[in-house]
Amino acid sequence: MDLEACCEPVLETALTEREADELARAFKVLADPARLRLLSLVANAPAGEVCGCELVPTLGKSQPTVSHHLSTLVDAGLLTREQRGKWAWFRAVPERVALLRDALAVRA
Amino acid sequence: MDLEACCEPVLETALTEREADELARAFKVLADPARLRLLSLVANAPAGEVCGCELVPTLGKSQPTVSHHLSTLVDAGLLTREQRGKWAWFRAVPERVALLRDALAVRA
DNA sequence: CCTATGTATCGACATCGGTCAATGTATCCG
DNA sequence: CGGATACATTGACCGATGTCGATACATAGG
Repeated sequence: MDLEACCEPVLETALTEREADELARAFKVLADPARLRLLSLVANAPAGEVCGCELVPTLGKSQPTVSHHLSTLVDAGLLTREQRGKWAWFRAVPERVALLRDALAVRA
Repeated sequence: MDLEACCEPVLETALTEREADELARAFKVLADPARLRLLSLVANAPAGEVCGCELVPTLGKSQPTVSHHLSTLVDAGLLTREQRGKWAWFRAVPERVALLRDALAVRA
């Protein structure tokens, strides 16, 4: 996973087809309530990290569903996963969120 | 359409279910390459507005498809549509984009 | 009027994606 | 070892959605 911006800001330059595809894929990850809540829960954890075992009951979805969404977030670079024993610990990657934010920059 | 923020920033407070639903719906609109290109094309038009008749050939999709995506963007408050004669003219609403951008604010 | 043009709507289709039950895998503990 | 726990994977279901052809509507121009 690299942390380079994929595209120029939407409001400052016309997107190429390739840039639009890439950006759309990134926003698709954010376009689900369950994933937004997971990202938000992890990002706001006091300890900076959250055990997956805590997220399943909090989200109120089945364990496979939560696992699936967490994998999607990790694949998108928005979360990191660290396996410690039988627990998986997740941390947010705010720099990654900032990249998407920058794509929505408003012309000065 | 109101221009109030729907939710606290994802990285600064845990989202409620309702906030997550609303934010997800907003990001869904951006999670499509065709819509991202349309938004980008309109936002970067030198005249500040674009005739729909110009967008159909540029996007390379059928006229119903382009019309459908433009309606989605207008409904989401990201574009405005003004009918003048038989042409529809579109303008970007950067404040609306800025709201979504703010939801991705990174903790200071 | 009549035709041409720009746009919206409708109907149908195919694909994508969120969800869960069942199952597999790995780790910890007694 | 054997049971329990945390997590991933698989397979299936189903609703959502992007797409287009056909069609309807409105406007402009002869």
